[in-house]
Amino acid sequence: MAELRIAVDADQDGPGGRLQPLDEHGQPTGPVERVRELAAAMAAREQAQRPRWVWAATDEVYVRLLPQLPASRLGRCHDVKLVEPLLLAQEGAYGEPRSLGAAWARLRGLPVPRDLPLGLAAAEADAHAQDALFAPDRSRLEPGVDPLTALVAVHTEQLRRLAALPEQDRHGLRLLVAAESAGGLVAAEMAYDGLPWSTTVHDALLEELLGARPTAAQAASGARPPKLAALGIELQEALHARQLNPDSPGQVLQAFAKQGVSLTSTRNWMLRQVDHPAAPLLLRYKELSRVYAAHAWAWRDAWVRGGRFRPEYVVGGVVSGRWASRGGGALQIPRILRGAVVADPGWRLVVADAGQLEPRVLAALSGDPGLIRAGAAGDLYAGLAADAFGGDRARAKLGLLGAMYGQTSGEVGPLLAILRRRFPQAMGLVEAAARTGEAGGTVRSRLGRVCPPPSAAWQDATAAAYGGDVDALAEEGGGRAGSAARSRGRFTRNFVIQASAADWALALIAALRRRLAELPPGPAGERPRLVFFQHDEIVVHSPIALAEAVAATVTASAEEARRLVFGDTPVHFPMDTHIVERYADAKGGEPTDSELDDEEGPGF
DNA sequence: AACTAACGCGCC
DNA sequence: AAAGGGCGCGTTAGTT
Repeated sequence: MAELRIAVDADQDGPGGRLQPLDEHGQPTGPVERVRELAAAMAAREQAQRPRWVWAATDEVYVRLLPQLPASRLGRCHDVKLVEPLLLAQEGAYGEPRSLGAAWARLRGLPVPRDLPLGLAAAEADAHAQDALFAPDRSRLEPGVDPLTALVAVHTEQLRRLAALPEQDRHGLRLLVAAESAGGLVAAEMAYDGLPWSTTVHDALLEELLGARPTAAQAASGARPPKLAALGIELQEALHARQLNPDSPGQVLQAFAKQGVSLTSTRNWMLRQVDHPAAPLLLRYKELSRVYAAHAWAWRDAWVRGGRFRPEYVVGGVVSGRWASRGGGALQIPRILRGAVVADPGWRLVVADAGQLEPRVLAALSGDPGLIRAGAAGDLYAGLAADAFGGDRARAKLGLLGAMYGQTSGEVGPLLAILRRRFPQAMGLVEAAARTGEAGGTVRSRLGRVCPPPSAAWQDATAAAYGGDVDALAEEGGGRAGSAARSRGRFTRNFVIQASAADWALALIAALRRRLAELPPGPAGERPRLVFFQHDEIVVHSPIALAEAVAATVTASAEEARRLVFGDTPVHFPMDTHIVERYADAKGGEPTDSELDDEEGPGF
């Protein structure tokens, strides 16, 4: 069955807009239709036709529609602004502007408008747009260009470019395009729905950790919360330094030196090795000091409203395909505060993370039989240890992480030699990626996301060195050039894994979003909502009655993602799933195997 | 005073 | 000699 697509142009002012039906090649199949209530018109067509909605940018169009849509929302979309950089990278272009206006300008041979900064909040972006030479709106179209005309033309061209890709890349890219667009929907919805955040529990945690909140006047004069101040005094006593400012690394180093402890920095990993009573005090001080500065009362005043934490998620914000976020440090909520993420009364949190995702991705990518066997029983690192490290799980994990990140120093070196001997296909894959990067090349994720090429500065630094012998340069080249070559090797080495893991995670949330929408709503029409996504972990806020079904849906979605991204791999990506009232109660345990679930192609 | 770069540390 | 990937955000040190 040919897929119905509908292009959407929302009026800049007011609730109306225009719709145009398209065929699977993006060609119009009917006239442009003007509607007075865009959201209502789209909701009706969603019910009747289940089209793929085509628009300039989800973070522009869908964000405005969301408050007016029914709870069932919309199913699928094609986001021109998210797709454009994926295609540009296929064509060897990187860092080009990605807006509809930019794509239109390239198509027509016109001057290409710069992008607005990625992930800019709507109000801020509109302020920027006012100043810009080119465009009065966020699509960056020149005045006088019909947005719907440009959208239809650019969309058709994107489909043509997809179809023109080499056959071996086409399938993966089509999947990536669909998944990236679905990610846009999820990101907009997560920002709109918000993460349930209990001010009461947050307060209790802060009280316990820091004591009472300083008054505005106290805070202005630099006063710290009572428990932090008390810890500072303890630290002064432990170091016999009355005037010590614990926030000053220089003073702390001096004080330790006077106690006969010679440190080169106050980094946490260094302090953990120090045998002095002041070291644990300082570590605790720094931990609490960070909570106070980054995630305490001031943070909450800025980011929590109506019992919801509402950050902004930036799809495609990381070159590997991971999401970035803006505002409130959404992807860095300290574990110590996760108790404040509390389900509403009558609701639960379904918390699931993909245990040991990256080594499993390496196993699937490389097809290495030893690594596949190591992960088959559950704990991959334990399997690896039993197989090759005399049962020493810690060393097995250290070695494999070192292989994936490009670490060579310390005790990792000998571990790599063991891994090379026992898992030659897996090690061969990451080392080939490193060599490609060192030589200035690019690498691809499983679905075909391409890493950025090296910068001009990198090429200048490395081109002349060692007479162009990149292998020798990376192996033994000193100075900036050798260091730059090795650094890029570590980046491309990690990219193939991190970006392929991001492919899988994106397919996971796309499948999960669709499957959650297919669940029957609760008795009062309540719907489970995906409220958090952090690289390899998701949280669904669900009515209690649906929580078990949601947990099963997560498992099925992980299995769907496995099949879509890795085909017939024997590797599984088990989700560790918990139904809890508080995020903090979802303790990580041993991974369990997902159930098999057969079905047809991607529905997102 | 306002800005920038480097650093450290939170998360994965 | 140096020798661990990706981010966001707050602080500090240095600059203008």
